[in-house]
Amino acid sequence: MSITLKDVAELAGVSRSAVSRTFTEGASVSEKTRRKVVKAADELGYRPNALASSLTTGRTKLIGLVANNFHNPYFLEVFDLFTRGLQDRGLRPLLVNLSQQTDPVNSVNLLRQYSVDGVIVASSTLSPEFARAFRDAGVPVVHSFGRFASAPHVHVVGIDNVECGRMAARTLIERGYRRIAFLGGPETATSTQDRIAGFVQVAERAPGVEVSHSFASAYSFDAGRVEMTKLLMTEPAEAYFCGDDVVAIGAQSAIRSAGLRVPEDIGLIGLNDMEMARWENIDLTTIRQPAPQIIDSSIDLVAAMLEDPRRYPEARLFPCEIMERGSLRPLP
Amino acid sequence: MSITLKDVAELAGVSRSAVSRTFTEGASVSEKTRRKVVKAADELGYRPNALASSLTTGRTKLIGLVANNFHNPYFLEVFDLFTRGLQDRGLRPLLVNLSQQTDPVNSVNLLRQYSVDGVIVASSTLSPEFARAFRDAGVPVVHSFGRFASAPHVHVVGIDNVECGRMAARTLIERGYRRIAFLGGPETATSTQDRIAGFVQVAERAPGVEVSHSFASAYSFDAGRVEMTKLLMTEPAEAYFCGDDVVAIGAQSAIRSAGLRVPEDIGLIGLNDMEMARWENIDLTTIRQPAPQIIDSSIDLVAAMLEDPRRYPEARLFPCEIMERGSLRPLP
DNA sequence: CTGATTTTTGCAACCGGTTGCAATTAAACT
DNA sequence: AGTTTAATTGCAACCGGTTGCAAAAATCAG
Repeated sequence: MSITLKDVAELAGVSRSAVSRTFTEGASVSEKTRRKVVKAADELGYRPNALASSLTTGRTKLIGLVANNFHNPYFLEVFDLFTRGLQDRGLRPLLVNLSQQTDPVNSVNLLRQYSVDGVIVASSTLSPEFARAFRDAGVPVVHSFGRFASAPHVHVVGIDNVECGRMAARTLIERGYRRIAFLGGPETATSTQDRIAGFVQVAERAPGVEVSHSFASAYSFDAGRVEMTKLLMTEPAEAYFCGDDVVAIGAQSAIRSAGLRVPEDIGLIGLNDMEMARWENIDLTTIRQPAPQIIDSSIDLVAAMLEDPRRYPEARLFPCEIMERGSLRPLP
Repeated sequence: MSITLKDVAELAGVSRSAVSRTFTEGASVSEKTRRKVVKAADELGYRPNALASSLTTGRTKLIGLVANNFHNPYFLEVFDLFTRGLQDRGLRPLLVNLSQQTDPVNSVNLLRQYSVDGVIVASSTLSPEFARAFRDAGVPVVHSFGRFASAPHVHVVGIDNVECGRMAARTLIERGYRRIAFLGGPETATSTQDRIAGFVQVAERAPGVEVSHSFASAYSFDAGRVEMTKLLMTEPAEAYFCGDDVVAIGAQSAIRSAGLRVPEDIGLIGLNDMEMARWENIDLTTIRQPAPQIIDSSIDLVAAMLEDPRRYPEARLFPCEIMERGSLRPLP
């Protein structure tokens, strides 16, 4: 059915090994036979079967890309960067959507069956256990957007969420807000836990500052909107640090529906700096998470593990910065 | 390194064939040996290597998912549906991001090398040639969101874009708009061409209706915003049928920035019915494209082609419906 | 031109499975 | 119990490649 080594070998009048060697980097073939082989291969439209060769070489160049957040537009940007980055390095993303199930075992088995060379877990809402399950199965794994740990069990690439929390608190306080609050993402997400820790830490030390918090049930517009609507029923804070941009946009929508204005009545600051934050009708002040660097670094790391699977687990954190837009009142 | 058939066979005290058979549906194995094998396999944590078996069976259960639109949040919803749908049927999506390159040949070769069982091209902005390249390479292919053709060269699943154009025109005219316009997506996209055709067809036949058109450079917020900003410089139409929802949202933003109101000053109707259209601060009237059905049907079709690759190419179109929200004035 | 070296080549075994076929075993029938 | 028939099993070849090894060819030295 499809063209194989043998076909090319016969047409070129050489052994199958010779053909194999012309298509393997750094194998010993004379210029003469190489030319014969290439000619025959072109003629037949031969493409080496990557999966067959993976059997002997043990490399598939497949990378499992595991994600569970298909309702946050930010992750479309993330997918774009991941897929392009992997492709640029000759790797292929095998996508696993975890939205429904929570059991790591299934996906570990699945990806093992396909002998992926490595796995990237791209989510801040999956527990660290998840990435560990891959490590325990002997699969190189990187947890992108994961939780920092001083002695990590797996490679983690992301941001310092505690520091982001602090940064948000300082930003709000600097602008003269006194009653401030954290409107987090899902309470179980490590990112939420870390962000609130940093936020509260700074807020509590600031004289005259009152801090409170609540959680949206997901990193989503609807969840942010629902939670903010609830908050508006009683005495809302003067400004909110939101779990992420999409939660902030939901909150913004709720505030406007209530006939209030951002930032005049209530200030908002998000986190991520997704494309939509720049949309002129949203114009969200936010903490920029350097996704391109995080993703590049994740891919580099997983690629490095292909060379040295016993590589010591490492946490790579990238600095964030405030993107000043229109959802907070200006510095006094 | 990893557990193989042989290991299990030895531990269970049977032949390798016996082990293989216990793990293949419908093979002849006695209950007794099956139990022995399962026990040994569990003990060792054996997982059959999907790629090795693909070598003899010719089936990888890999499906190439080819897309080029990673800047339209609608496609996150599409990816969610595709990945879940494929997973539910035991198929795995191998994602190809075409954002940068336009040459089909590369991706065809790439996916051929991985012996994907089939390919789904999910894009309305890729030319039909693209899907054809797969067909010509003997790879089962379905073009989702592709252009309808009465004698299609490949399977196409989507909507009748011409009819959507008509539907949009009728909707605007019914509501008393007289100067109406099409603000399309990229002019080269077949979806754009078809939508404008239907739109103009109806508009030109309606007495007293003036129709005009222009194109956004992409299906994106920015492109929609830029184009609408340009339109506002001169005399804008009373209502616009936008290339898709994200273009409409960009247009909406431009209109509001200009100090005008939707729908009081300018009416908008989109297409897709993405989640954001329901967001309360967007509240876009739009033509709903039944993505779940389109995607389900696409997957069914590609799965059916695995059984019968010579299946006659088919075009499956799904009906769209108007989702009445707040961006058009009500029926008189 | 001969012998020593280096490079190229093909053979054959292997990667981890599947499967046709013949042999063996179990079940069904007289 | 003796046949006939059906179900199970293992052997061995194969899927499409890769690779160690020894033989063959090419290159280099003298």
